[in-house]
Amino acid sequence: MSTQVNESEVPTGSDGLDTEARIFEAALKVFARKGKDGARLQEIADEAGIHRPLLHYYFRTKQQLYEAVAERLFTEFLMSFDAPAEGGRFADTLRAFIGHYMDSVRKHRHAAMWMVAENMAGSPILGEMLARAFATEGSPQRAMVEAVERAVQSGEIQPVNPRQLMLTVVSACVFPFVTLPTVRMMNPLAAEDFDAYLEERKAHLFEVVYHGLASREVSHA
Amino acid sequence: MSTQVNESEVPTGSDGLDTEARIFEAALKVFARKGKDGARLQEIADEAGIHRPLLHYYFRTKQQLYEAVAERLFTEFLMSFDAPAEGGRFADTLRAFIGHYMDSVRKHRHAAMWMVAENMAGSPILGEMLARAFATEGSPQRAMVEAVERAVQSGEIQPVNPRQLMLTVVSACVFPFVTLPTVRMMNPLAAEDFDAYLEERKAHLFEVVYHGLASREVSHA
DNA sequence: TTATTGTTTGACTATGTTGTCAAACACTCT
DNA sequence: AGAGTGTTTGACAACATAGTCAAACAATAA
Repeated sequence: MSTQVNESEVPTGSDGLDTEARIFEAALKVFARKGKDGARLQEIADEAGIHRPLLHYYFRTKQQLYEAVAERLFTEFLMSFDAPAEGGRFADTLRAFIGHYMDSVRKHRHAAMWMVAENMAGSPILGEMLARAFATEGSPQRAMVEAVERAVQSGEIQPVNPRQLMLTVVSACVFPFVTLPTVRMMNPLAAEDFDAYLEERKAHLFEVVYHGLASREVSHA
Repeated sequence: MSTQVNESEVPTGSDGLDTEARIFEAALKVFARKGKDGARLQEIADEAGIHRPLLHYYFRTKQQLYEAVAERLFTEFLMSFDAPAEGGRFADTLRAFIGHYMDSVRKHRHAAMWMVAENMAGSPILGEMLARAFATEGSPQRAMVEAVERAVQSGEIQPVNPRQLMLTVVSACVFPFVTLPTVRMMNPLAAEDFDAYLEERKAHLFEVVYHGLASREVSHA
């Protein structure tokens, strides 16, 4: 599909990607933002900086483009749960998970947005993908759920429903990216220095979830 | 617009609402699910169980219907923060807020979905509405933020960034509704008995946020 | 009953969106 | 240069969606 090669390797567009990749990246963004039905091929073409018929040249139909995009977004969604499984204290595992997961959602925020859009639209394709992933690899949150269960066993943490805990942490990590404009409006730091804001958020989330709000003595191990 | 009255009061449709209200309710759902661009007037008409031209008869254009719907959804979004401000311990205030807010999001889940869709689509109307609401009434989370500050002052809870805390709680309450199909798939209880699941979730969220995971002695006041 | 008012319906038009195509273009190889 | 290959472009066709309209309908009041 692309044998053409010039001196500088790839027929690089304005942002260092070949046409097909630029279309794909643009489609990622637009489908995530607007959902399948809300996305317009013209909008994707504009985002990619190409003429609309090129979309058809590379991906034939909107449906096929969408399927290709959805496949990758779902993979990114699954991969974001692959936290580095620490063996030591659960405190470290949790801190690492929050840090890693939030970075992952930031990097692949379109995957998060797409998941949300699919859920809201109630499309069946998501259910199938989830079922398939479940069948082959089990719950993507398996590793963390098991870590929670071990930590309860060892007595490091209070008994807690691992699924509820995971949902709480995932929600707290993902939701701010999904509602970024509102967050930026509500919190000045998020608008001025987003990196700093994210680090603050990671620290906050760990503190609240692990230690809770209630006043404690010097129980910091 | 509707002076017509028969013996049984309202020309009630299949679900006890007059035509205009049924269109409005249907539009609420479809716009929330699919976003403004993703929504089709035919889909709204089907959801309302009426013929499409009636949409135009009552609301003239898609734009006008959308604006009417958006206004109400935004109001519902704002109102959901009006928690009963307890005067006593912050523990009670927090528990009440979580309970009240989660019920509110459940009842007005389309408002939550619409907020998310608007944020993701990056539409400017939301920014204007937020700015307007800010200017007239201040941040909708003001009451809770102040309660957090008082609790920190009184020493009941650890120092914490109130805005981060609010975002964490709101995320943990809203996100499950926005990703309901996935939640139902991941947690059997959510699929079987949603009421029970919600109560479990309220209790979990309060426990984790207030007391945290780390093992504690018998510090339950 | 008939006139009046508001509502509903089906047919229609205008516009937007997707998908197709052949011609133009760029690049490589001989 | 000219043939061959893959890419890009503009014009077009087919279909979907929004919006209009006049006629049919239902209810009420005179």
